Amino acid sequence: MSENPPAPVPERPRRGRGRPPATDRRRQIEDAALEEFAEHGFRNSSLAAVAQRVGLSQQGLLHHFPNKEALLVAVLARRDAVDTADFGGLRDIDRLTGLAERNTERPGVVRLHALLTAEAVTDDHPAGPFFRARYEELRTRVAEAVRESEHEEAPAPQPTPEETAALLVAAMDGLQLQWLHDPEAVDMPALLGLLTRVLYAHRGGAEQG
Amino acid sequence: MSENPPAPVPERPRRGRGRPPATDRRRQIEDAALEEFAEHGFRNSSLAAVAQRVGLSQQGLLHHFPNKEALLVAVLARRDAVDTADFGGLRDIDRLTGLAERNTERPGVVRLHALLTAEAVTDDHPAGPFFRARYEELRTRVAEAVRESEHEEAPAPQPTPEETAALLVAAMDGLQLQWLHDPEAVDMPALLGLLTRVLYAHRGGAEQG
DNA sequence: CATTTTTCCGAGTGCTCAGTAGGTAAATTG
DNA sequence: CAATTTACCTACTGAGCACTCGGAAAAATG
Repeated sequence: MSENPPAPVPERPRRGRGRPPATDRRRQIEDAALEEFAEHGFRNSSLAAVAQRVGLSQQGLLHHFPNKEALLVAVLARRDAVDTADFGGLRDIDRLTGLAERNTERPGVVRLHALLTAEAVTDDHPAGPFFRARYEELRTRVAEAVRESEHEEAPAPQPTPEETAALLVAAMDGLQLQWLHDPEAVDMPALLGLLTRVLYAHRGGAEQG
Repeated sequence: MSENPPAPVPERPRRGRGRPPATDRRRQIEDAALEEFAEHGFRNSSLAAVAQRVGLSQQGLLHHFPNKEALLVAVLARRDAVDTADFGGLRDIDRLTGLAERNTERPGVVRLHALLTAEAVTDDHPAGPFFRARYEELRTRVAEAVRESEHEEAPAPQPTPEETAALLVAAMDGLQLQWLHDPEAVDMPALLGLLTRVLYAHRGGAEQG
């Protein structure tokens, strides 16, 4: 079911003598592309704009990536790797709140995520499978984390781990949208923490705020 | 603070004798535009594509709307009017669940909302102010609804109406994204209903399912 | 220095797009 | 029927886009 995104290019080896490939450039370009895509979306970003950010011509950029789609895939793959690392073991469900907190400081990544998630819903978008798989995996992992943290008390009509996971993930994305539109209006980490506690901790009335 | 979107064209009056303006066409075009924008987003939709849906040439369409942006504003204004009506008095907070249920049957509108909400985050997007105002109003109204439904019992560490509102709205949008990516994966109305109950009804253990 | 490989660019192609200009046909009124 | 106003189209402009082609400079090896 869950088709993973392709590996992020397995370090192409030196082939003969000539000039060595500049691996830095690829990363520079990916970083620039992330910023650009985050600001204008994928379809509405131009290769030329990305190229300009790294002091390249559009054609110079196309030397490193065969086409625009390949660039997007590379960006997503790298972003996913970083986020997975950020996510860590996720033994504790409260890590989600920590992630929200960190995201507060990098609107670019948040924007990229929000924009592409929505954009990728349309037909035949190159990032479509990526995000479908990502959501599936996220729900699964969060559900697992919930299950592991579940040893607490659970006396009342309790949502299942799967339901909890779907709702937490949803709240995360939804809060990001509100926050992007008006950073002052919502406190992402606080709200997510609150939701986490309320959702699966019908504890008898302790631990508030 | 809350700047409302401009009124949806105040029914331009007959001016002299000539041919009467075809108000039907405007609505036809708006409907077509909604579908088109919902599928491809605003910036990535073409006027020609919208025009084709109603059997017009691109220029024929531009006779009715001075430019693309005006068309978007018209679509949003109409959509907002309809949604506000749907939303009704919202005396009961459970109406939100009902709205989620209805949305299940009109992916087009959901797509438009999700796509434009994200797209409008970018700089100088014509729909930016619209969505910022909309979120603000939504949070306020939902918070009010929560407050009115609050008479129940509330013994435990309870989220405030404002927090509840922000989280409900967030979950709604986040669930929509997940649902758009994989309709089988999440049950929007069920999850939203569950969240509603959990969020402000730490009732002693009654009323489940 | 000759060779090879990588890096990058100038020029160009073919496409799509929003918006303009100018004109014709249709519907309504007097 | 004449005047008027709307509806709509053909033709066009100018811009931006992804992507190709062919070549030149740079950096390494021998």
